[in-house]
Amino acid sequence: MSEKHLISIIGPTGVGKTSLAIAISTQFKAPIISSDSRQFYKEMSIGTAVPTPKELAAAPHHFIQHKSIHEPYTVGDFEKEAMAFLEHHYKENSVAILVGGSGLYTDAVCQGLDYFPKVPISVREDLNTRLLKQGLVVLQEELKIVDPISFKNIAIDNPVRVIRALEIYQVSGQPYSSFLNKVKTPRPFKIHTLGIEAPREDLYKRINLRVEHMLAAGLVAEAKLLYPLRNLNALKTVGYKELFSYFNNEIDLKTAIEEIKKNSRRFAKRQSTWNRKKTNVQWVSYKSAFQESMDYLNKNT
RNA sequence: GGUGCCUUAGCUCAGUUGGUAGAGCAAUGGACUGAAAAUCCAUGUGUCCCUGGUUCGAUUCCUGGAGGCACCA
Repeated sequence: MSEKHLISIIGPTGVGKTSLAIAISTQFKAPIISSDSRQFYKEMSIGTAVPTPKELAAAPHHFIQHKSIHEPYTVGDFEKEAMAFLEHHYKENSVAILVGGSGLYTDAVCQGLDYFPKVPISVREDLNTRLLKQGLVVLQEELKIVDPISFKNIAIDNPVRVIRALEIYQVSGQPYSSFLNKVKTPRPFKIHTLGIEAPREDLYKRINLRVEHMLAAGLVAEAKLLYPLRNLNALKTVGYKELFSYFNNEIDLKTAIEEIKKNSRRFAKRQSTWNRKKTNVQWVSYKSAFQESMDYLNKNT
């Protein structure tokens, strides 16, 4: 069998990754793997901008709404499942497409993650309780003793990172830092990354418009149904958390909608920051994304 | 028409007893190895409404003007 190819499409939310992926999928008869950390969940669809039924019918999609928000699901799980899928797919085929807005998840497939032991939920819960009761400084001091390398290297003001490093030490007895940067087995496929970018002003207009579409499609009703589950991690999501505040009478609906737009813009900005540092990306303008990417692919595959 | 108050960062406003100014929000830049649509870090030069005057020096005090708000006619 010939060389294997993975076409990875990156770009901020609302820039048009889905339609480009479908166009390429049609051309190469290749399946689409979603690397979007919120589109995995079957209980959420409007607020996560899952592809429409028409789009789903136009190309084979995978890892979309295949999990429940009740199941814990991590990047590591995703990496394993996606790699298993690709291994099977490449037995008979040579092209697959990876598309999604979650940079960490995309990188997990393209580069791979280091091995870390499983952490029972209770360990993290205990650390979160200690964070509330004792404060971040106590946890930082503890990390300084058990894992001075991480203490020096991680974002020490970020409680999520401090807790992550501590929980790994607690379950393994080894410092978090000792698991990092191991040699990874090379991916058995060639990766072509297509990056879509749009001028900030255009992107923000599209994002604002998309939020209006979501509202018209029934976002408030969807959020209302999920409100009782609001403490689940999967529901700490733009488009839902703001409406939960509205349901709690903390803000009015108009404010909630403005917050959704604002947080979507910020999210897009963070995605761009993540993508910008990448090398070996074929950057295409969102206006001509399709044509340019086809030219590029015809030359390179 | 009269009287009073207001006009300073994209927005809401503070402040300078006269020495060209700072908060919140917004915005921007960055980080990111199983919470990632999460989480965290950094970044504040703007005709201080316009005009003339007083002054070594005016965004600040005074004159005139423009715009806004409130009340009285």
